[in-house]
Order: sequence, then structure tokens, then C-alpha cells
Amino acid sequence: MGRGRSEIKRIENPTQRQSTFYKRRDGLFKKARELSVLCDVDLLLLLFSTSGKLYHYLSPTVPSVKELVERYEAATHTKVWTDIRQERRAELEKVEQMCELMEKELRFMTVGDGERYTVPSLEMLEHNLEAAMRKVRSEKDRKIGGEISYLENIIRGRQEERYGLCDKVIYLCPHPPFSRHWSAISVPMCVL
Amino acid sequence: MGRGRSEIKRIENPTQRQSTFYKRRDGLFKKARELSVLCDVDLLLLLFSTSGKLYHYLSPTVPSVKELVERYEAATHTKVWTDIRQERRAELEKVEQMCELMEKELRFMTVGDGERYTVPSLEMLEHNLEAAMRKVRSEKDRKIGGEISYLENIIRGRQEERYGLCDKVIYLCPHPPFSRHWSAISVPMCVL
DNA sequence: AACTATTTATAAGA
DNA sequence: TTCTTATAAATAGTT
Repeated sequence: MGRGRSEIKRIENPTQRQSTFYKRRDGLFKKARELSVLCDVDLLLLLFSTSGKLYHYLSPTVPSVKELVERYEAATHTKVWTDIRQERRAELEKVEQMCELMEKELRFMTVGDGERYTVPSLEMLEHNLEAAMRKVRSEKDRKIGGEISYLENIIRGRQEERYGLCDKVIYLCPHPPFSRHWSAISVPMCVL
Repeated sequence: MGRGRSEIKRIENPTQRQSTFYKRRDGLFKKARELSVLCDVDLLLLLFSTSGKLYHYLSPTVPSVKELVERYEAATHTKVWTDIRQERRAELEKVEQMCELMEKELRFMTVGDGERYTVPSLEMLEHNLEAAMRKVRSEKDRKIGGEISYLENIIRGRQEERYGLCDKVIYLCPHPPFSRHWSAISVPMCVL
């Protein structure tokens, strides 16, 4: 339409292309709207200009873009979102596998119900439990040993402190007025 | 265009509507194609007729419907597929939680690295392991006991079978020609 | 589908 | 971008 042109090929002049874009874009959306209303048709028009700007139209009868794309999927048998779903599914399966593995191991450690176990597997289990027990016991001993030596150190430190204080007291006050009381409270004072 | 009409409202006459649909549909797709070529624009046109038939057009410059809908998502910040992804995410999180729980339990049973355990928790663990060990041992004993009596039964059965066979042999052949050979192979025969 | 009278869209220019 | 206008294109009504 208009004065001239009939060949449809990319307009190289950017100004002219932009101008044509505005006009034809408006025309296209108008036509889309009209068709959807006149003929009771569901349609979606998505359009990105070269500059990346979005223009879109969705028939008023259609609830969502999603709904329409799903119908498109069904009609063409081309799963648009297959990749994403497969990715997720793979992720999920991986985690589920790990879960199962751990569950199995756990069941093996706790003996849920003995029905399933054969004698050799029970022996293996017994062996595992013995190993675990040894680990736990040595760990416990190590911890207890550590705590004991820690407490011994504290006691030793306090003892030395006490000696130091007693020496000081004797130096400052060689003849204390209430010697019996002093000695009576000296131990608790040092322990504080 | 054409002779008359300017009001845009649903055409109630089905024949007329169908006719108009064909004409305007072709016009719309032509316009869409022309715009995408002339102005170097990415566009998607999805259209479902009242009868459910799909017509669509995608700019030759766009690789896929998915790609365009993703750009639509990005542009509008309306996650078209949010629901699906959220569902999956929830599912995944649930499994991951279970996984973590089991891992914790398992770690408690196997004592990965002792650093984290206090003496009371180690004692608790030791206690659990002892209980498990008792369970396993009693289960093993029960199984072994069962197997032994099962084997004893078999042996008893075979023994009786053997006696029966020997009796038969003696009955049928009171004076066997090669008595020494007979007795030499009688045991393996019965065991077969 | 095809025709055609008309309406619409739009290219070019402002 | 927007308006104007000459002209091409689309299409409603009809056959």
C-alpha cells in the first residue's frame, strides 16, 4: 500500500526501517485484535524490535501466555519446555538416588527388620558395627583423656597461684591478727 | 476495507465468520511475515481457530518458540512457567531435606570425624551401637539355628532314604555278585 | 474460490 | 515520532 514498494526485503535505511516498523507494527496489532474479536479466535502475538523492545497481544479470551503455549505444545507435539523439565528431573533423580543409597546404608546399620538379612550379610554388619564401636570407644577415651589432662592443668595452675598468694601474705603480714581465719579461707580464695 | 463494516464485534453468522476468518487470517500472516522481513523483527504468531486448529508463524531469525517465550518472560518479569518450576523446586527441597536428615543420622552411626562429638554424645552413640550389635547377634544366632536344624532335617531325611534303599537292595538281591563294590558306592548313591 | 466496490493501510514527504 | 496524502493492499459482500 502507499506510494510504491511491493518487494518484501529488509529495509537497509535505518530511519526508513524504523518508520515503517512503527506503522506496520500498529497495523499488525490492529489486525490481530480485529481478527480475534470478529472471528472468536485465540491468538498470541509476540514481537521484539531490533532494539529488543517487546510488544505483545493476547486475545481477551485466553487466560495466559502459558495456556496458549501449552496448547501449541499439544498441537505440534514439540515440547517447548522439555529441556527444563528434563534438567529438573535429572537433578531430582540424582538426589533420590543418593537418598536411597544412604537409606540402604542406614538400614544396614540399624537392622530395621531382620527378615531380609542372610547370615553372611549379618556377619558383615556385625563386623561394621564392631569397627564403629571401636572408633567410638577410642574417640571417647581420647576425649576423656583430654578433659582429664585439661582439668589437671587447671588444678596445677590454681595450686601455684595459691602458693604465690600465701607467700605474698606471709611477706606483707608476717604476724597476721587472725591467723586461724586466714588459713581457714585461703583455700576457697585461691580456687575462685 | 471492503464494502461496509467498520464495527469490530463478533460475527454471529457462522458461514460469514468462517469466510472472514480465512481472509483475515491469511492477511494477518502475510503482514506478520512482511514486517519481520522488512524491519528485521523477531516475532511469534500463535493462532487457534474456534475449531481448535493451530496456525503459527515464527520469524526466520528466531531459532525456536521457546527462545522467544523466554525473552518474553525476561521482558515482562512474568515467569510463564513459574508454577512448574516451583513445584519441582518444592519436590527437590523435600527430598534434599530427607537426605540431610538421613545423612545426619548416618554420621551419628558411623563416626565420620570425632571432632564434633562430646563425651555424652559419644556415650549415647556407644549405647546405640551396642543395642544394634545385640540385635544383629541375636538375629544371626536365630538364623544360624534355623539353618542348622534345616540341615539336620535334610541329613535325617537322606539317612532314612538310605536305609530304605539298602533294605530294598537286600530284599531284591540277597546275595549280590559284587558285594564289596556295592557297599563302596552305596553312600554316594544315597547322597545324590 | 473469484470478483469488485470500497475501505484500510501505509510509503513518501513534511 | 506524528501528520498528510497519494496510492497500494485488504477485504466485505456478492456470485
